[in-house]
Amino acid sequence: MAKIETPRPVRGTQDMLGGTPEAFQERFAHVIATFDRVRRLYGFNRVEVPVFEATAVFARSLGESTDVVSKEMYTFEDRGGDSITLRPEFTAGICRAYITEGWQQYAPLKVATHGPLFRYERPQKGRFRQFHQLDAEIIGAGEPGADVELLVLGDQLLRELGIEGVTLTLNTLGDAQSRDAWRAALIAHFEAHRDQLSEESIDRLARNPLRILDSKDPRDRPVADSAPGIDAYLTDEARAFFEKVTAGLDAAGVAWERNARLVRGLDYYRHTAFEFVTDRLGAQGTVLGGGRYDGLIENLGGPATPAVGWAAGIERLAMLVDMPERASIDVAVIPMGEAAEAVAIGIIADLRRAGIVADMGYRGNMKKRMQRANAQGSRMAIIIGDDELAQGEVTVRDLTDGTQQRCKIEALGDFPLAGKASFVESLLRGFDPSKAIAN
RNA sequence: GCGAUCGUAGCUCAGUCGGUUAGAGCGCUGGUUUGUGGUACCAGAGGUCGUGGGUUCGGAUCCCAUCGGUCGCCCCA
Repeated sequence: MAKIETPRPVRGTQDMLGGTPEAFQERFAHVIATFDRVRRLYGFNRVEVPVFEATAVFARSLGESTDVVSKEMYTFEDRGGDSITLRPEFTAGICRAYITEGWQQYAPLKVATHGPLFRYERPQKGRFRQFHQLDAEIIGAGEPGADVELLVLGDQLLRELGIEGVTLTLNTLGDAQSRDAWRAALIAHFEAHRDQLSEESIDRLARNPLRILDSKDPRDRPVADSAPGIDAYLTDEARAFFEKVTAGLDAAGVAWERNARLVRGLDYYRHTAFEFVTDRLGAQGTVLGGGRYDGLIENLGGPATPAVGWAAGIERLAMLVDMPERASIDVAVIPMGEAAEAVAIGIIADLRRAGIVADMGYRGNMKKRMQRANAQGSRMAIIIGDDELAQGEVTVRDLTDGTQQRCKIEALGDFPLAGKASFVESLLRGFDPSKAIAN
């Protein structure tokens, strides 16, 4: 008989198990929990949007032409023949919902979400094909105050996660007029120094000239660094907008650095562009990034609507947060024999109902069960054997120092372990022995 | 799409100028201790050396191909 071959996990996906020494799942969960708590402080409501959308949602928002749309999305035909795409980002889907669900009535809308995203890319450090992001958006607010609020939110999130060594880099792309003028000047500059550019950047010049500015190729750096900055091309309005954003950050006490080379490829980006970056993640330094996308909702067929938002990679943040404490249990219940097990089921049910973290093995002799209790980090063991049972008692053992004592089952709720009354009291407060005995 | 690098036990890895039965630590199972863990000691199970082909008397080791992991380039919504 042929050996059954186990299907391999799909490239770029990951499995996370809680309770392991790496505690990656715990760190992942901690990032989400922190985000959920902090976003509430800023009045962002949770929004749920589908994991897949009509392909047009992303194709229009990203611009049909790009590599991103043609090569890097998970697109398939469903049984009805419709082209469907697994979401590669949150923003487009949220904007689609804003239009189709009539959420204009709630504008300005402050929403947050998190969940899986899918991109068909080559996996590497901090890049997966199914990955997860946190996302925060403000739709229907054209004021710089929205940009500031979002940035302060991002800053507080990173602080509360305890992530060190991240800097906020900030730039403005100006309004449409500023942006077009700057872009033209950049193209002129790069054309003039075409012979000094790398082959890749010569290609970029035709495709996406702004990207030459953040090229990693050392051959490009001199030309990129001497390229004109946007400041000379900013309209008065655009300059005033950026000044209000930076003034707001200063007022909120958020540190930032100007990065005049920070750009966005797509045309609908306006004004603020930002990235919180670190050098601790290899080639993927951006931990949280976003900007203002005033043109996007129109691209999707909606009314002209200003909006700004950011997204942050949960895996990347999880790699940077400190190891959380491993979950441990308070009490291990250890019955010896069937009669004891029946009583133990009652006791452990009441412990758990009282909010005490308790566990009981399905099998094993006493030694096995004690070993397991220890491996789980249990602070206490409640041992129920024939001797105890005969007298309506249990043995309560403190696993931190090995002391133990007998106790009537009825008295378990206020069992006084010598020298540790308060500990035991808090542990077993609320325990109802009458229910345990009833069982 | 391109490049580099690595695939040996459940995990982390040693072993390669080609040479008998492929090793360690951790984990797992059992025992020292038929009702007492965390330390210690003893024993045991577990491996088509990623896969396929080639060179050779002989391949975990050398060559080719292929699949997979990792890291980087491209791209980055």
